[in-house]
Amino acid sequence: MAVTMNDVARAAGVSLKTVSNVLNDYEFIRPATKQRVQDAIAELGYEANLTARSLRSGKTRMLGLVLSDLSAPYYAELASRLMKAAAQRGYRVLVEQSDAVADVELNALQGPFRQLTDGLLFTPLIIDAEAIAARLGKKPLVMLGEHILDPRFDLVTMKNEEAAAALTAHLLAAGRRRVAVIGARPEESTGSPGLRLNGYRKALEQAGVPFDPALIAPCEWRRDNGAAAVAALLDRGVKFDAVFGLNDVLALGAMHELLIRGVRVPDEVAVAGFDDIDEARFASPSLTTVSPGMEEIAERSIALLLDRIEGQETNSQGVHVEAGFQLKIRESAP
Amino acid sequence: MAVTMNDVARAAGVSLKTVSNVLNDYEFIRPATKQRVQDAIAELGYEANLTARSLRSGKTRMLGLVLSDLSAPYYAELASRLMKAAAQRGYRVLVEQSDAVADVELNALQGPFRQLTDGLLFTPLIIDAEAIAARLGKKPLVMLGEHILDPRFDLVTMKNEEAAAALTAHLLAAGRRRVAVIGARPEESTGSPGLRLNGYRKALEQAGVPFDPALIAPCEWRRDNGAAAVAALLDRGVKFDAVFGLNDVLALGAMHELLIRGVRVPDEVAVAGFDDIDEARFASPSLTTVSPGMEEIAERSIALLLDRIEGQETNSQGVHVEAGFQLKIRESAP
DNA sequence: CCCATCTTCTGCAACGATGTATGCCAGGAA
DNA sequence: TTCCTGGCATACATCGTTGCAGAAGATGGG
Repeated sequence: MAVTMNDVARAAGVSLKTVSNVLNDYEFIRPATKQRVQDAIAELGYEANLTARSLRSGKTRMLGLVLSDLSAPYYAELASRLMKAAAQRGYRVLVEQSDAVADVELNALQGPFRQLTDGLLFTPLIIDAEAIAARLGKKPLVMLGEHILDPRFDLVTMKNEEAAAALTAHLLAAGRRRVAVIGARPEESTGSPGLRLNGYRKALEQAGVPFDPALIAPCEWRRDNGAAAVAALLDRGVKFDAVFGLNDVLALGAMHELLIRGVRVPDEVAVAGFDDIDEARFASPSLTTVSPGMEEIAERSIALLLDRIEGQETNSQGVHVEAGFQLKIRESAP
Repeated sequence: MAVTMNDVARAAGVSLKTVSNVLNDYEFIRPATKQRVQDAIAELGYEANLTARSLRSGKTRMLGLVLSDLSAPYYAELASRLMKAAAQRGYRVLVEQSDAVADVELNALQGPFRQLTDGLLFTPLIIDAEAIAARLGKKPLVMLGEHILDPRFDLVTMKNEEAAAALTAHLLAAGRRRVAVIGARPEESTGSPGLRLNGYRKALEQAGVPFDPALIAPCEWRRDNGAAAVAALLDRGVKFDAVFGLNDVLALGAMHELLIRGVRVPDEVAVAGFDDIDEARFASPSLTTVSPGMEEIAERSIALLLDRIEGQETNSQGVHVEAGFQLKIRESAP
């Protein structure tokens, strides 16, 4: 049996409640008493029972993080940073992988997962704003990413459109005229794919380069899809002098396929991505991409969520945070 | 306020305990009673309070996973798989990043983290078997990786030595004679670095190739270290015709540095890694490496841990599981 | 010197579930 | 009829903590 507050109280010769008061930094305790309690705690090796504390207080000091797949490098890096930011403020992060399955996303909002956490960092990929609003409990929820743009929700995001435009502009400035886009979802205008595609189109327009739908390759955001999409373009005989992978793994998959087929990067085809995962710097050739301020996203989303949880932030409208971005010009698209 | 078992009991016209009995599949309940309770549960939208259940039962249905850094691709993929395997059996995984800091590893063994979980999957990097044994509570602990090989502990591992030997043999069979090793920790003979280096040495011996300490480059297991280590070798004028990165990110970092400097891979220098992370297949050139059976490691470590937790496995000695491996011969070292 | 206020500490109830012990009823055995 | 057994439901205590209310002693102003 573990040591309880009762044991400590007995050892220190005070009431159980006084022990509780010492632990919770209650103001009015004589230094001598406090010392005796602390000595007893140290001597017995007492550790507070978090489960009991949670039951009583209704707080778990855990944050939920819902994302599609932790093994995707961008999410892995984000999760790692979020966990560190949370740990600094005394919280833990419990991760749930949705695999982009609607049911899992829905259950994360109201099921046991929600119960275990004081607040949620949510990256919805499938379900829409109404589904979320309908299941919105009393616990704070901060959205990550840009599938949902709704004034009701708190949101921490990146400058997708601007960044994609800047990256595309860079490709065009280098003389590229036919920039293929890998990973688009043309039917959606929101979400990272939609916004990044918008940025791309705006940059084209700005430069007076016509938009060619043949250059747009829709696919899921995985490495092998990036490779397959480029293969399909080549096989179809589509001509292009640059590839914009809507995220880094797509771009890297695409680059791999190009190199396999003897297409020189960047001489014949430039390649650019989005996310600046660690791998991008060390790819061969190294990958030109957008660094979306992940550090800032992690810090600010934790800060916002904790402000909500601890009642600092009371704006009933959603707070929207946009992190800054940086172009990382590397060998694949100088 | 959330719906409690009491509310359900009232609605169904039974006692609170009967509701509990229905939820826990108690044998002797009249079908009619059971039905009434279930209807009430459905109607009120009752959900069991996991915190209360944990307090009463002493179980959390969470597993702890301690690793150094979730953003490392190997760990990210492993964590993802472990979480899926756990989810299938009704458990969640709570991750703790140790950053290879001794205090964090120690606290994971006995602090609040331990309390929150029913069992631990532990990848110790710093602390030794005695430190672990001294802090071993009653809750099950399964070690992952091979820093610790101790008959007292359960352990799920990969065939480091054999696999490294097989990989090295492959390089030698292709005619390579000076194989540099990146990421060794020559002072340690246990742990992944030590075992993999052993395998390397055995393969050399087997082939009658002399061991040259000048080819051994110690460093931390990060991409940039792999690049730096190769840079240092080249700058020192050390001659080599192959590089064995003790894990994939090291090999990829090394390969990047080689290519930057105009060294052709694999023509001049072959490169091989260890782990077979997703990225290895799509690197350019694609990376020859060892697939250490991560799927199997994930499945079996969860199975073993849950057997311990649920009392199926009662062997008081540690159970040791070794997953199989597969050589993945790709372009970087055909 | 008395009452009000402040400081310090205490006891009780409650958070929401489960384990143990037990009660009650029906049916079969004695 | 009486006793026993098995099926079914219940009451109470309990897990370890914190909120609330209040008691007892110290302090201070008039």
